[in-house]
Amino acid sequence: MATRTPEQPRPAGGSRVTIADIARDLGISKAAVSYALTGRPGVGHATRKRVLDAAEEMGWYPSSSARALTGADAGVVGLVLSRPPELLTFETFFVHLLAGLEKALAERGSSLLLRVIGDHPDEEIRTYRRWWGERRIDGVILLDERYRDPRVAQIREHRIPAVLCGGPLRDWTMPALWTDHGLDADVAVGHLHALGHRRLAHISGPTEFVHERARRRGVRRAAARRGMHVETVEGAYTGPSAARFTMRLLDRDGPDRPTAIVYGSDVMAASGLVAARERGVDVPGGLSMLSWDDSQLATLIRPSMTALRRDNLAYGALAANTLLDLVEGRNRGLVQLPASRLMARESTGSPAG
Amino acid sequence: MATRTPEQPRPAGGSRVTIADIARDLGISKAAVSYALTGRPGVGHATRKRVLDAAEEMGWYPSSSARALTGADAGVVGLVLSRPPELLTFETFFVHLLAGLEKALAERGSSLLLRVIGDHPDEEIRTYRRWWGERRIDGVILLDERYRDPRVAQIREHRIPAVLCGGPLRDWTMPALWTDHGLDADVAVGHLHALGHRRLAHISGPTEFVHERARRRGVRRAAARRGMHVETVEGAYTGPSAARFTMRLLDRDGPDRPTAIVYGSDVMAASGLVAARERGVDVPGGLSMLSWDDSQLATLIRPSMTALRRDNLAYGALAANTLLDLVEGRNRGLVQLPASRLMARESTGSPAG
DNA sequence: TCCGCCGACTGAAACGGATCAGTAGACTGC
DNA sequence: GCAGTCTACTGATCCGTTTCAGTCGGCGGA
Repeated sequence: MATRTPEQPRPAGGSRVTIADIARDLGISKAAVSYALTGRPGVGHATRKRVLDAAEEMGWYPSSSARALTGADAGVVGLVLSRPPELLTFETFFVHLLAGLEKALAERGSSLLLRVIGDHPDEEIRTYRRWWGERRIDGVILLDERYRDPRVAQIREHRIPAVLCGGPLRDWTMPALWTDHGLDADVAVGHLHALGHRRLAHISGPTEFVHERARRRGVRRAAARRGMHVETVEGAYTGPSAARFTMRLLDRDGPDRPTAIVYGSDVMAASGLVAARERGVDVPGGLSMLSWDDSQLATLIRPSMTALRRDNLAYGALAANTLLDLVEGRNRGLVQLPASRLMARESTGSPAG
Repeated sequence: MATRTPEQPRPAGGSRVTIADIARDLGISKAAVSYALTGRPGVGHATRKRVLDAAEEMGWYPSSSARALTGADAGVVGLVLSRPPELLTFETFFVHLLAGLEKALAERGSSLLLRVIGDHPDEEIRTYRRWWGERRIDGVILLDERYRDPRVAQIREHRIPAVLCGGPLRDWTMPALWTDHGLDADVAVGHLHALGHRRLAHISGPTEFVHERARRRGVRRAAARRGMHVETVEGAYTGPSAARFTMRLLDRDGPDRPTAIVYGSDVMAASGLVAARERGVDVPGGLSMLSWDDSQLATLIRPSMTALRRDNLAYGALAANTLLDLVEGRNRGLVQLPASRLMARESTGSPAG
């Protein structure tokens, strides 16, 4: 806009210093300044130092827009959280994931562009398309793979670099992070079997999520291997849903009634616990409980909740690094996450009968 | 890179359609296309429609870099969460805030650039400076104002548009969101007074946060107005810290022992509850408890926790709108948040004595 | 009939940085 | 003493969009 007096080292209107300013001050060309600043050969030692010092002193920052325009990466990764906000709240999973993601991104010089929307896959894809079209992002992270997930085909069609949390995919066009839920299920069911349980119930999250399907299958197989009886119920990720199913199971008598319940999340398990207490059922004396997600909540309730603990910080970091590798041209393919660890607490014990 | 055959409407390598492509296809100038696409006068009705249709069909998106380069806003707001990740996890406050923030931003066409770092104000300011210098963001949101907060002066010096969550500031250079903690304190203390309590303790969060100072002052004044005795302890936002202070208070005998404790957060209160149970103290019979933050946790523990509830979704939305207004040139000054609502639950009752 | 004006459009410059094709000058080798 | 090479730099062009300064044709007014 207005011409600035050269005497003023720091322009008043915020840092609007460009390489042209530095070039003028030092009496050299813009190209030389660019070479010096990007660490490329083409300038002498002394000049490079002068440029670097001047840039530092004048408070120069590279304009991300200008750089992106010449073909550089955006240095930004996109993430859309498409679960209703009230669900996000409870699940510490997301915050952990976000923190891990961000830490890994920061270490490699990228940032996170975030959008929180309700449960609306269409809107999620449209957001990714727009961000990608506008050259805002280098790639995206697809959370919570669903059964016949429409996002996968769309992301592939638009050739947006992505990592899928949920996989594995049949083809290897897209790196995927996956957990061996069968293994986790075996640990959980094994723990209950060792305590003497023979009849158990599994109140899972919605089966539209592939990881919930895998967990259900895992629990059924682990139980079958041990000759246990298991009943699987599809719940929502909410307290009331879990409480309702818990009540229903506890209303039964005799051998139809499970002696242990496995819940899909910590909030579900905590709500189940409250429901059991209202029915006058002692935990773990009359019923054992196990949660598939560990969190602070599990340690703050009484009895404290036995839970399968996953390192979600590490999960996030792995997702970020897998995506950045892909952006740089290295497709890691199928990345397996470490198995969960069972945190045995007060909510599991030997059945009374 | 390689020249593309003009027969192919959608280029294979992702959407790389530019206004030049549209101009060539339609046999008009780039300028005309730009006028049509931005809704500015300068093209006729028929031409505008042809351009719009072509853009739609060819999958054109405006390059955010190119737009930003010509002086447009970045359409992005920056947020740095500078609390250790393990604290972020517990406090549902952040997730709620994020969701509210994002919803309001999306409605006005902006996105959120997020960074999660440990408790390091220097790093936070450096991140903001860099983002601003790189023209990545239009403004920032400063969370959790601290006593003598170094961020305020720095943000002001660099002329980065910002809204301060904590305020009010002495001068009005920066819009600020603030809560009348005195009012909230009065509601909480009034509730306990009405139940018959006369000796209470307040285990607050760290006093480096201005809102904690305001709350402590508020509790002391509200208690003094009613002739109650109050003791204020500075805790950390962690369970163990709250548990330790609770134990210490319960170790006392007779009139030195408070009959009610107000906690700085839901996790602190839940931990205090566990500590009380370990000491064999009945809640609310032997001790009443009240948490300054409401969350799912408060309803999942037994006894359920009486809490002050703030609408953090609305808080986030207000912060976002205040910032976007500022970016557009309207400084809202001091924005007051609605008072908290007391959610009376099982953890408060009349004292035994 | 001619002037002035308006609408519809064009050409070119600008934004900030990267990069390509040069070009002086110093140095090397013979 | 001169070609050849290397270093250290310069000038120009490009990226995709906005915007400024025109240009051109048509139309109304006097």
